[in-house]
Order: sequence, then structure tokens, then C-alpha cells
Amino acid sequence: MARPTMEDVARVANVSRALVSLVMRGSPKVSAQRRTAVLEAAEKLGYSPHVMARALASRTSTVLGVMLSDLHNPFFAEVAEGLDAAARAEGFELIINSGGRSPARERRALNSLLSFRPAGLALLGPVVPSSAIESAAEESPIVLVSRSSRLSTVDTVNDDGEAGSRMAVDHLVSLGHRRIAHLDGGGGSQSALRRRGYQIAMREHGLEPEVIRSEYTDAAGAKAIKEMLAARNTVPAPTAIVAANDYNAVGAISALEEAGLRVPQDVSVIGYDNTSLASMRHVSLTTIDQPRTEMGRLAAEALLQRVREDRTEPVRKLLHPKLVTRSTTCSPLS
Amino acid sequence: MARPTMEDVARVANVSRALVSLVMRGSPKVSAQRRTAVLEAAEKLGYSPHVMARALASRTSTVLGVMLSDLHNPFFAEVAEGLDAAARAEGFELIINSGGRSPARERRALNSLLSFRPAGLALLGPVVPSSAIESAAEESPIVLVSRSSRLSTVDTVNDDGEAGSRMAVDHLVSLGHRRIAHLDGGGGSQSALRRRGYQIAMREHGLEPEVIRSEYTDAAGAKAIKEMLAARNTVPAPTAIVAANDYNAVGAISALEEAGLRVPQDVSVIGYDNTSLASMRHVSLTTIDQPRTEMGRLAAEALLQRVREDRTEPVRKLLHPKLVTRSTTCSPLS
DNA sequence: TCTATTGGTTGGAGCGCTCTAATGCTGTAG
DNA sequence: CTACAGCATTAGAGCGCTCCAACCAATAGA
Repeated sequence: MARPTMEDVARVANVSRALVSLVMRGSPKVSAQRRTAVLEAAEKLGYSPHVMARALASRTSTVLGVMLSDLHNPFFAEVAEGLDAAARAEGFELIINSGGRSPARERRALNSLLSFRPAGLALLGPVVPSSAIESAAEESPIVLVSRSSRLSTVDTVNDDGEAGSRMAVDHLVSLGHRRIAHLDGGGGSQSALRRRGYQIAMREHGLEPEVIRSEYTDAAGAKAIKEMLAARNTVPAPTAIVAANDYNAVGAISALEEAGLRVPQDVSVIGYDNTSLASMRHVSLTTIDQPRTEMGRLAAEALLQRVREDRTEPVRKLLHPKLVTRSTTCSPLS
Repeated sequence: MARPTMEDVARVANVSRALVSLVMRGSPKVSAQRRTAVLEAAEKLGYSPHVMARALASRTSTVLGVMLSDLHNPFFAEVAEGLDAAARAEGFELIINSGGRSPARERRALNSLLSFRPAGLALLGPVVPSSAIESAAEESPIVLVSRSSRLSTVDTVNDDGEAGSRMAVDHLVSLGHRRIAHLDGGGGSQSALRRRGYQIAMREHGLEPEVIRSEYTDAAGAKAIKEMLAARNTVPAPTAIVAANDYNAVGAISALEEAGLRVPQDVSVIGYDNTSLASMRHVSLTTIDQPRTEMGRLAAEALLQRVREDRTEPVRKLLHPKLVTRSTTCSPLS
């Protein structure tokens, strides 16, 4: 288990440790002859540099910390993949961590990442209070994904949730729907924006918004629909639903079908995120797509700019969502 | 961004750096008075120890590397959570990494993790050739989850895929099914075992096994079913399907429904893994549950035993799956 | 011929920490 | 009053690396 060190390589290659270091970092000021000698020795010994020692000595880290608020949510997984690709291309390593949707666990995860003294930190959909983000920002550059912030020390990458919701409404209106309800995302990070977009679009079309409180889960979506249907006598049921996100939409669809309503013939449903879930044949959900990989790439870019000190003012990236039409929306019957 | 060091804390607390080190590591041989002085100074400065420096100096790492073969698969996410909880309880940090289901990317991910000189490595469903695992095992203790190995240097944690498949068959037979087909997982890690369990169980019940080649994805499941139905004239269609995993099952269900067959009335379908997907109301899939969190915990335990050198012989954990009955299985109609 | 210059190479200090051995300081026994 | 524990504390070396300044040819310019 004892791995060879630079010293070992130097001895075998008959050069100094400093020269090995230069070769390992790909310095141009090494003769071809020595370079191959070093590389051969390294190869022979199975040497690879010790990242931690390197970080310590160089006082610069090549580690980017990533905290996913939820390891289960495929949305974050895909943002992480975009981040990973971009970071790797620039020679950075990713260390990932999960906060389990709980502020307390997130805070611990955050500290754990910080203890690695990363070059930067990407927080995907964090739910910690912004004071925690602020204090973390004193120790490392930070980029937030799917969460906005007024802090001048952090960058943000978000999709335009307001525009996304408007697209959803526009789509339904163009199909002929008039009674369109919105299941909102409760305290979830982007829910206020999505709700606002929905409300604005409805009013623009001269329609009355109807917001139903919900959460970013399928159980909450089902519950909200059930309660809505129970009140059907007093309030006429909508012919279309703009759900908080894909998970919520799937729950809503289940509840609608259990109540004997067909989707989309009786009620159209539109989700948000375009997670892998939505594209599954069995689900085939019309939804609003966020450019997840691109968001990851932009997050990496923002971080790397700060690391290189190309920039100190905060950057606010706002990406454009787009409508993906599948099988859960159609014109209302009547 | 310059964080305080132990030296800074020592200066403020009017003690030596070594004493601060002792306090930070919770040593009992420090007077209460000095301890509080140090802790106060640390608090005041916002000090927290530098994990990398610590690892370097102590020649022991508190980092466990985790490679998920696929960040999107909720199965691995949950194993990772189990690992995380167990590791954290013992004072270890997790660094996670993804291999994106490609051997080449996995190999890189593996090297990246190794370059942190972790205390141990957990590989969840890896697809790299076992030679890569063998050489990694020379540098760090390794535990494999959802992959078996004959290497005496690595531990493994698996569910009993053979038993799981048998449960699936037994369940269907007890409902009265006789024509039960299996969609297999192709080259996926546990697919051979699941296939074998299916075949053995079928023969035990005096039934003829019918294996249809597929993959661990919903698209593959749908494709396999379509091809099967196209051949219906020659081969009578089965009344029940044992799918390779949940994703595969969901694809299969879509294809069946598109062909006008009802699930479960016309065809029962049973998945494998009991991922969050299966429990979604809209899906409500009968499936075989693997104790994912427990698997993560056992993986962490295996690693930590090796780290502490409590053990050098390999350990092979085999967990018992169990049947979860939901809405996609019932007795055949006739 | 004697400096400059350049390009390759190296020793040594030091990153923030741990760990061993040594130190000072009680308090108790001889 | 000396001796010796026993405990709390500390100096100093060293983990594997980077980086700076110094060094040493070998070549070029005067």
C-alpha cells in the first residue's frame, strides 16, 4: 500500500526531485532526454503525484467541491456531469458530497468540503440559510445553481423559471385551455419564480390564476390534486395543470387517473425540469427543459474565472428554458 | 480567502502549535484550561483543520473514495447514502466521483480518487475490467458493491440476485402464471446471477425458461417487448415478465400498453431494485427490494475494518432481497 | 579572451499539520 | 532534602510536494 514518492522516481531516473516535479507538471524547460528518463522511471514504479501534497505545497488547489442538495434528483446529477466535464478539461478534480435536503446535513457537508480547501465550491440547489453561504464565501469562491442570491461574493447559474412557467401557460392556452391551475413548489428554491411566471402569463391572457400549494415531490402532487378534486363541487376543475416540477407532475397524474380522469384528454399536465423521468416512455411528460449540462458547464466556468482571478464581480447567469411537448398535453375536449 | 492555520490559533491562545494539534484531535492529555483557551481562539479565528495537511502529516487518510458507476441511477445514490452515514459516524469523509457507465471514464475516475490517497475505495457497480480493480487494490483497500470478484484483496457486498429472481418467479407462479419470460440485463453486473436464478426457479416449477436479451434501461426493455410481440404468431406471449431491473420494467410496461395489453390484467411485470421509481404512484411496480442503505453500511464497515487492519482476508457479504408487491402483478385472467 | 545570456538542473525552504522525544513542572515517597 | 514518578507541554523533524534562487554548462556577443 506504500506508494512511491517523487524521491523514489528521482533516484531511479538519476535526477533531482525538483526535476521530477517539473516533468510531472509538464514544464517545457526540461530536456527531452531527462523527461523520458523520468517518465520511464515513473511508469516503472507506478508513480502518480500525491494531490494533497501538491495542493499543500503549491498553495493552490485543483479540487472543486460540489454539493448536491439531493443525490437522488436526476436534475442535479446532470448538472454535476456538466460540471465534471468542464472541470476535468481544465485539470480540476471534483469532489462530490450530498446534503440530503436537510439544512443541518447540508451545513456539515459544506464544512466537510471546505476542509479540503477547494479551489471553489458549487452548491446545487442548496437549502441552507444564506448566512451559511455567506460565511462559506469568505473561504472559497462559490457558485450557486438553482438558487439565487444577492450576495456580491457569489455567482449564480439559474434557468429563467419565470419564462419557463410562461411558456407552459402559453402552450396550454394555445391548445385552447382557459382553466389552468398551478401546483407550486412550496419552499423549494425556484418555486416563487415559477409561480410568478405562471401568474403573470395567466393575467396576460386575461385568465384567472389558481395556485395550489404543493411541494417538489410526487406524493405532494398527488395530495394536492386529491384535495382539489374533493373541492370540485364548489370550484370547477381545471382542464390543465402546470406542475411545480416533473416529480410533482407524476404524482398529480397518478391522482388524476385514480379519480377516473384521463390525461391528457380530460386534464393536461405539464412538468418542469425535463428529467430522465419525464422522457420515460411510460411517463412521456410534456415539460419545460432546463439546459442542465450547460448549467453545470457555466457553473464550472464561473468558478474557474474566480480561481484565476479573471473576475471579482459576481456573475448572474440566466438560462433559457424550452418547452418539450410529449404526451400529457392536448386540446381540451369540449 | 486565506484561512487561519494552527500557528495562528496557537499564537492567539498563547500555546504551542503541538498543543493546538492535540486539542483538535480531542486528546485527553490536555488541561481543561488550555483546552478552552485553544477552542476559544479557534472559534474566534474561524479555524478548522486542513484535512490535506493532516493527511500528509499523519500518513493516514480519513477520506473514503466512492465511485458511482452512474450518478443517475437512484440505486447507487442510496447505497452511497448508507456509506456516507456509516463513514461519517466514524469520522471519515466521503469523496464521490462518477464513471458514467464507461470503462474509460471509470478508469480515470478511479485514478482521480486514488490520487487523493484515500483510506479506502468503494466501487459501486463498476464496469472496468477486473485487472484495473486488481491494480487499484495494490494501492488501497477496495470494496465492490453490486459486482463480484475472485480477488483475494477486495471485499464485496452484493445482494443475492439469484435468490431475488427466484422470489420473483415464485411470486408469479403462486399467482397462477405458467408462461413467464425474463428480460435479462445483458452485460450489466448482476445480470448473469439474476438470469440464473430465474432459470433455476422455472425448472423447479417444471416450467420452460424463456430468456429475452435486453439491457438495464427502459429503452431496451421496450425494444425487447416489441420484438417479442412481433414474434407472437410463432411463440405464444407470456402472461408475466421478470424484468432485468426497474428501469427495464418500466420500458417493458410502456411497450405492452402501446400494444394494447393491460398491465397487470393481461401481462404481469416485476422489476428489480425497488428504486424510488418503482414506488412512484404512477408506476407502482412490483419489484425485488435490495437493502441499499444496508449495503452501503456494510461496504463502509468492510473498508474500515481493512483500514484498521482488523482483517486482511476478503469478506463476501451477500444480502437477502425481498419481494415488494405493488400494482403490476396479479393472477392471469383465464 | 572575457563577459553576458540562455536553458537546464538542483538544493533548500516551507506549505499545515502530526508525532516522537525531550522538557518542565508538580507532587509524593524515601 | 533529594529522587522519581507522572503529567502537561513543547521543540523539531518530517509527510510529499512546489517554488525560488542559485548554479552550471554551453553558446553567443563584444
